[in-house]
Amino acid sequence: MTAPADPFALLIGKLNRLGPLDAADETAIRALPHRLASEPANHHLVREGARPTEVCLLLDGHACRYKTTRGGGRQIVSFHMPGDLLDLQQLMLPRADHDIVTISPARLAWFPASDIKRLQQNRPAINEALWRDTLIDASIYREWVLNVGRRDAKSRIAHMLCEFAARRQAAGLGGAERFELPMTQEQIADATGMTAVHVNRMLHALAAEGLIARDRRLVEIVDWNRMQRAADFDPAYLHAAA
Amino acid sequence: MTAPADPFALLIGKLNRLGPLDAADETAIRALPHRLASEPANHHLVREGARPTEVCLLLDGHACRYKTTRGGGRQIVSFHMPGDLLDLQQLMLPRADHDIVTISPARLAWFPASDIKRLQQNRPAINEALWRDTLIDASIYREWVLNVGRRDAKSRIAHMLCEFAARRQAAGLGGAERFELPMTQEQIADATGMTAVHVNRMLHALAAEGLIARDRRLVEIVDWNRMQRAADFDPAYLHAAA
DNA sequence: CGCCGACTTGAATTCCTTCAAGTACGGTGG
DNA sequence: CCACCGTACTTGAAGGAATTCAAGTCGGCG
Repeated sequence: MTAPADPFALLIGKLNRLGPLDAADETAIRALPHRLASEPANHHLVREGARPTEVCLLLDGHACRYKTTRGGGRQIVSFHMPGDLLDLQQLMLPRADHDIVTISPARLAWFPASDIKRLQQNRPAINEALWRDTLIDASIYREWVLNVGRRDAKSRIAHMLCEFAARRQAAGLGGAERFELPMTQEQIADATGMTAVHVNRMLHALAAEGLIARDRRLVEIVDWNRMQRAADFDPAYLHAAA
Repeated sequence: MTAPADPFALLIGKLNRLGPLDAADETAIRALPHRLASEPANHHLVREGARPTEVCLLLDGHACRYKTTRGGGRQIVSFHMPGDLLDLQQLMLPRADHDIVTISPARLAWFPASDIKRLQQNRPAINEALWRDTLIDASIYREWVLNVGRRDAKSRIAHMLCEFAARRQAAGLGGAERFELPMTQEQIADATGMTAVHVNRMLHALAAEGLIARDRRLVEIVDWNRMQRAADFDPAYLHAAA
């Protein structure tokens, strides 16, 4: 993953995939003030209860959102990859209801929320693209509720892997057959509502069945058809973007 | 629950709670074409894969969204009550990725998606209120991922009850201490990722601990403080609306 | 009155967790 | 370059929470 030279190109590319922008839209985006930042892994970008005034575009690296129970349980509710807009939600909701943290070293661009909001009001095509992005996020949350609520451990993991592969590919970050996972097995466990021990066993089971091949965090999906079936994965919920 | 006389008053009240509308906004809403409908329980309002061209406002009764696994498992991903806008998402996403069904007899108002979309473009305050509504829905989905992924059976049910009570109250539909559940224990099971049998046992356990009192589907929350603690319920994620 | 869906209860089973050791690897400092 | 250290990963065995299977009971409605 080489670092993209231009945050605007990444953002425009992303939004264009969600809905066509015209030249004036692109000009307006390129005029956005912003600041760049590099952060190590496990660095918090947003804290629950905070009142952030900036919106974050992930340029490089990976991040996740998570919530915690009072008992200390941790649930990751989404993973994010380069090109993802993090917390569009703080445009409209004053307080963050969850944490966002990097899971690998990351480069970021921060935009003032007020400027994005101005674009929403003045540029209908941008408003529409941002709407789509938010609605797709919501669709992914629904699929995660299903995943965690109604699939068994092996399918859950398989589904998570399929989703990661499909989104990666849709975002133009590489192929879906072979990729490096940025997250630990513990983080996979927190995302799928299981324990790290059982994640480990299920990864081995998927490999033993010939669905995937693993070398450290490198994953190869050996047989997409069988894998999709085992995962109960139907990419329709990603709405051909993400 | 007496039926509201005016769908517009319900919609305007709802949006006003999300963000202040001015007189022109209200006039624009009252000019929306629409059709009223009454449906029995277990009537599908939206089918997965469909391309609906209307947006539905629930006037009276209850509904839920659900997704299914290929193996036949069913996961309810949200419950809806009078005043809720169902599937704002089809304004922007062509195909429904889940089903929506009534769980009790319901009265509905259907608005053409194109007219709502026009309001989004021309009336910034309405756009903002709809954004908030959608973002709150997304926040609720995240909480459900946490609920299903990381809480034990008793807490899950307790949390579901607390959320239902809090949303009911926020929507001005009555108190939070005592209410009638519209859903069967089977539906509670489908929402919390458990079996109906175990839902039954956990409801009895909650009653035995003096947290709730039940008479058929009538629920009284006997001790909100203890119940909130047992449920690990913090209403912040509802963002003071819903 | 009788039927059907919703609810209730018990017993056996299973999937996943918990607990407990260990191993492999990448990074750091000597 | 190698010893050391911490984190991530791996594996086994025991325990537990929730499911499954199997019978009921209750209550509303035709």
